[in-house]
Amino acid sequence: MTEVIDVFKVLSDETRLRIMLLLYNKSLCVCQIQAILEETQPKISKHLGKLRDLNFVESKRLEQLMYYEIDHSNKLLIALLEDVVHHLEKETTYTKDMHRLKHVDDYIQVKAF
Amino acid sequence: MTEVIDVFKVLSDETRLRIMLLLYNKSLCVCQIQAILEETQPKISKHLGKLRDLNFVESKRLEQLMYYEIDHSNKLLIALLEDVVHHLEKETTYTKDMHRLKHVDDYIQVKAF
DNA sequence: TACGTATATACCCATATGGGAATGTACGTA
DNA sequence: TACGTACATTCCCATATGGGTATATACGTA
Repeated sequence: MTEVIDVFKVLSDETRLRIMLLLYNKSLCVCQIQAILEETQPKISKHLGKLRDLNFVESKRLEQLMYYEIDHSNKLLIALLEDVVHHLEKETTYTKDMHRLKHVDDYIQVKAF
Repeated sequence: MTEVIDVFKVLSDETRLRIMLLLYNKSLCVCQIQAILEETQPKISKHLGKLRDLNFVESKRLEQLMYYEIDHSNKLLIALLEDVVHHLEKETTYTKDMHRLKHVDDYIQVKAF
C-alpha cells in the first residue's frame, strides 16, 4: 500500500509531475530540466533528490552533468504516467513542456546521455 | 494540470485511497465504510467531504443514511484506480478491505443504494 | 416533543511539505 | 592551484495536511 501511496504523493506535486513527464520521454540532466520548466536550480534538484530517494529515477554522472533517467521497470508508475499523458494531450503547460523538450538542444547544448 | 494534481492528491492519502477503492466497486453509506475500514466516523466523514468537494464522489441521502457514489464519468480517476487495483491484487490491506466489502451486510444491515 | 442513530463540522494541534536564499561540493579547464 | 559551471544541501519559514475530541445537525421513532 505504501508503495502506491508513495507514487501518488510523488505525482501530486506539479513540479515533480512535470519532471516525470519529461523523463518519461527522455533522460535529461538537471540544467536541461531547469531550462525546460523555467524553475530555480535548487527547486529542481530537491525534487530530483526526492525522486531518486524513492527509486523512481536513477542518476548517472557524465562529467559535470548529472543525468536522470526514469525507472522504466516500475509498472505502476509508468501506467499512471501513461494515463496522465492521455489526459493532458491538449493541456497548455504539458504541451509547452513537450515542445521545449523536443527543442531542448536549442535551449542548452550538452552531451547526450 | 490542476485537475490531474487534485486526483493524485486525493489518492495519496491511504484512508482516501481505501475509500475510493471501496466506492470503485460499490456505493456505500458512511457507516459501512467506517465498519469496513475500522476508522473513526469523523475521519471517514471528513475525507468523504473532501472527495465530494472535489466532485470525485456524489452523496445521496436515504433516510438517515448518506450514500456515497464514485463519479464514474471521471475517466482519469477511473483509469488510475484500475491501475491501482491491478497493482494491489495480493496486498493485504486491500484484499482484507475487499473481503469485508463482500460481506459488508454481515457487519451492518442497511438498505441498498 | 424527547431521544437515538447517522453524519457533518468546528476547533485544536502536531507534523509534513514546498520553496527561497545561501552555501557546499564535484568536476573540468586555464 | 584558481576559477567557472553544474549540482546538492542546509537553514528557515509559511502553509497545507491529517487526525482527535467535542459538538452540531438531520432524520426516524417512541
